[in-house]
Amino acid sequence: MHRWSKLFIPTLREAPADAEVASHKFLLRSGYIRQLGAGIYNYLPLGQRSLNKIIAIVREEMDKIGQEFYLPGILPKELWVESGRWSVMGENMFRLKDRKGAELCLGMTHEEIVTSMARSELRSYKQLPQIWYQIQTKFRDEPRPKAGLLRVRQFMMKDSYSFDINMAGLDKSYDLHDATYRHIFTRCGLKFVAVEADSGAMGGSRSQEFMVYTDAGEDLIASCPVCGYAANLDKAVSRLEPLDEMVATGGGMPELVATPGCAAIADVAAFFKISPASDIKCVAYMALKRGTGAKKGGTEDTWHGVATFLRGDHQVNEIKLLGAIGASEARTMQAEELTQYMNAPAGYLGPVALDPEKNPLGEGLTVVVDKSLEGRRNMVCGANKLDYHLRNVTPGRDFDWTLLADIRSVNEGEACPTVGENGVNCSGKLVVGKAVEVGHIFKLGYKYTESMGARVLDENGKEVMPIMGCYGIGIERILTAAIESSNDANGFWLPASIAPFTVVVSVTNTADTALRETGERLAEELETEGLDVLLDDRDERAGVKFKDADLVGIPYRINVGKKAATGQAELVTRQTSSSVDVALSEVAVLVKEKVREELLLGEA
RNA sequence: CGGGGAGUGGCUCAGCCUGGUAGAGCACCUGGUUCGGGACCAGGGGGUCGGAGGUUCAAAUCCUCUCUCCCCGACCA
Repeated sequence: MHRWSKLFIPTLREAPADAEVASHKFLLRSGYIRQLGAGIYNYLPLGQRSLNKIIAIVREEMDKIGQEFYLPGILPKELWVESGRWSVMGENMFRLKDRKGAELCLGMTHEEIVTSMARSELRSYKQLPQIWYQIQTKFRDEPRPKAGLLRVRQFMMKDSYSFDINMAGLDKSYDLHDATYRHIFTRCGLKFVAVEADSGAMGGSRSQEFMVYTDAGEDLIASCPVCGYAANLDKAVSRLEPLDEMVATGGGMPELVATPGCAAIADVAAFFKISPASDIKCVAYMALKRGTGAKKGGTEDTWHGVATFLRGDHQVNEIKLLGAIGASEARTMQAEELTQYMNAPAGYLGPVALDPEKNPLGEGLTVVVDKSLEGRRNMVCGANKLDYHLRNVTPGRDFDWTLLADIRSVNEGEACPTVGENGVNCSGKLVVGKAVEVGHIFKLGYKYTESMGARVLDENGKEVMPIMGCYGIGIERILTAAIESSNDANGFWLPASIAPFTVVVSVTNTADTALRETGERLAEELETEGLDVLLDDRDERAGVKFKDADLVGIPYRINVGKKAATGQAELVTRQTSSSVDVALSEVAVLVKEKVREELLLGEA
């Protein structure tokens, strides 16, 4: 039996000033964690117990579909050079040298490692499929760690990797993970949504994120309340309503108009008395193209000018932009660069008379036009001349581009993009909300098996590349998300499945021997029933024990106090702060019943 | 990396502008009184004021450099 008096649970009355988000404050105040450096934390006994419970659930579910490995956290450079990611990962990768000067890195993900294992061990289609997983510490030198355990530089991840003989096999492995993740998050008591996601640096064709809505989250999700469509804002699309075009003036061809001082979209719209939707906005970027890696004859990283054009009321989504042009980084142009590439000042940039590069990221200017401009007519845009705009501008007729692509973020209130099987548009309007990512599954494809040369023989004896998937779960993020979604002024409550203890027995006055013994007996009884029980046997006033109990995330509390004289105790449910008097003899059974109900809900 | 803020006992902060004996509350230790929602009284311990250099008779305070942490923007579990 665990006694509060013996455990190290350093609760704080006040949160350190550094903490801003709820989970960060409460993790510190409840004695779950302590900070060691930016994005580096000590996990204290209570935090560790909770994380261990999460890990146990993850392991139990993953064992149903895969096999557990434990791969090293310190990795040789060579494998990463082979895949090309030694350079791609950039500064996010912790790098070090050994005593011989050989270069190593700390593992931030393990595709290279499992692929190296696969290529040396897998020989035949008969060995496929394989699903390999591990639960292990990852290291990522985040540019900006933040919000307690939400974004850190060292964290635990369940990562798994699937190898299949063909796409149908990958589909199956992917679906297995999809289903397994849903079980895991449900058992952890999370209310989550699965959304379409961008594949990012991982590469690959399809991916889905598992998100928990919370204002502390860093991701934006667009979702439709009608049909259930949900996607990361970096991926989400919408159906735009048709617009009334402006009536052409004069001969209907582009006309130069003096617009002194009208640099902002709002100014231009007001000047022409038009909606911002009829203005063409320009955002000019410098985009970074990474070298393709030493193995492929390696080139230097290079910067390229990219001009993007979209509706005045739309925002560029840089993730979409990077994906469209095949760049890995982008920043907006400086004034000198605007002069160099467009010979115009900010506020008056326009697409007319530019000379678009044929291929993205060539020597000249890459011009990317958002799809929403396709088919539009008689718009207003900058004239690439200070204090002048053009009107009657029609995309395609008056200017050309390198690339026409979806590069904008959808706005809340736009129409849901879903089209039913009967061809009818969904009637829903998109809503945008913040969320934290707790899991991510990818169809990787052949990226690693190809670059690293993994081959097996198929049933015809022909050499083929296995196809891969990769799948991650952030262990600490499950805890963080749970706290974010279940807290109040006094603390937080966790689902019984992941709480450090299921129930705390608070003896209101330990100086009273009879009371203390009653508490001891009750705690033993609860333990006999298989519950994880913590006995608060500290020589503290009742108020202190109640405050602490409310703070630390334990879902049930039993007060052993005055009423013990009449054979009763109080059972307090933390989530609702509701309390019922229960006969001492029935407490254990009742708590067990409540926990079982809760767990069954988790299974459903 | 760019922009903003902060480093003073374990925690929250005051003191800095205007240089002159380092403070408060909470926490901790001892004794006593208390004992169902973070008790009270008395006594006590604990800080080279992030670090280095400089100005000065004298620096927490002024100047320079530096380190660390937090927040806002580009990455991801």
